[in-house]
Amino acid sequence: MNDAGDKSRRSLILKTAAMLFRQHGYERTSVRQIAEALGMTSGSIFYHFTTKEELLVTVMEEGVRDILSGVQDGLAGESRLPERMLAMVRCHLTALLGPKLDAMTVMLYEWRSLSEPARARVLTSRDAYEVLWMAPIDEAAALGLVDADTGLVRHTVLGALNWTGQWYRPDRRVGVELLAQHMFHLLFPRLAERLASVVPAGIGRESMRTSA
Amino acid sequence: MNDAGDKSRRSLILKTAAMLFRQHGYERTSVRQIAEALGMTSGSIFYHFTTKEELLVTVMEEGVRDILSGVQDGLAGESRLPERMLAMVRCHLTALLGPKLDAMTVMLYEWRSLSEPARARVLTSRDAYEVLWMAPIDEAAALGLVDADTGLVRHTVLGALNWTGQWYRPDRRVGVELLAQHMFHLLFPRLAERLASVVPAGIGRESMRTSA
DNA sequence: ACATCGACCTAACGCTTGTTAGCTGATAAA
DNA sequence: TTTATCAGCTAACAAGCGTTAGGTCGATGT
Repeated sequence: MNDAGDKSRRSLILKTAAMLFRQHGYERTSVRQIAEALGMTSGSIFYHFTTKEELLVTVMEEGVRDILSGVQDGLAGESRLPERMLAMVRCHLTALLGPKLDAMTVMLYEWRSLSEPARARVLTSRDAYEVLWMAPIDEAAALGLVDADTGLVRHTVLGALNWTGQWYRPDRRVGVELLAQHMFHLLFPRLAERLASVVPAGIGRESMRTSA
Repeated sequence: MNDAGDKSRRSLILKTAAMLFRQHGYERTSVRQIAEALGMTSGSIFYHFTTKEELLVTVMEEGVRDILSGVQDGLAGESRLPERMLAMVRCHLTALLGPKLDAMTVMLYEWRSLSEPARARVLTSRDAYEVLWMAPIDEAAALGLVDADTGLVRHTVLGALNWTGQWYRPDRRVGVELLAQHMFHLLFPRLAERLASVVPAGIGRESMRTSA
């Protein structure tokens, strides 16, 4: 029963660590701070994790696992190419900006703090995720609906999506759902034209404001 | 004569620090490591800088200054909107991926290590830079050449551009110049159509490969 | 010749860090 | 009731950190 959703002490530690790692960075967060935030003392952490780095690695691998399964699920639900790509954008943003925001952000920006072997493991998982994007992008390129340099397209799209973590604040009225539709139109204009569902036609004109 | 381009000891320290900060992160880089890389001992650093944080702040402000003046210069040279936007993309990438790559990357990813007052200063400068992008984007939006949510457009474009620092390796045959043209076409397709100079027409088809 | 100054070194300071050994209760099984 | 396991605590460890006080030494100016 040691799954992801349990409220066990171990997963509570992970959640707290992820939050603090994102807020202050891995190095600036001491084991004592994590323990204090949980009402423990530093030594107790090491009953659950043998090393501070193991804490970081676990947070990251959880993050990769979540975004990978999330996008895979969203991808499975759709068959037509435009809808499938939109689903990927939506699921990516949902995983990144949703309740796992901490773990995701840590995975994206703290990998330099990993030792060489751990870094190789995590980056390999990350690469495996990025490969998920190649199939639909290649497909779209073959139809002439995106630029033919599919590697550059992937980097550009993921760059724009990942950057949202740096500016998006969820307290806005703009939900992740709407943001996903909007960015999909920005990044894949030619694909968006062929969406089956008719979009209210005002999108991209006066439908939302994301910043002041 | 204490300008940017001198080979003074002080600027040498800055260059080395920027490099190490980017490679290993600010916290993981000790003053002793920086000194050792320069053939000094740790104490000597503090003859030139009163604090380790001052080192970080100086690196970052140099980074902001460079990209701001670089893009301003490129912006001044062009009068038509499509050319102006292309120049901004090119100058942004040149500053980010060129010889100042270290300082730029540190500025983008290490600001959480700053104390509150220093962080406010640096982020204010960064905001001032991003405002530079608003005028041309607003202009393009008024002409219907980009999406009307200009804030989202700016975030998306800068996100994609800034992400290049995470994957672009300059040892490739693909120069920054070509990369800039290519990303401009990806991010501003409707603007790219109205470039005055006729592009070889093969762009985006079989002209380049950025990754394996 | 002498004083000054910039650039650097040596050696240490106080502090924080990750980590460990060994202890204490609570719970549950035998 | 004894025993084992879990979960956490206390107290300390060695190492590394940023930083500083005070010294050295060659170049420069007078």
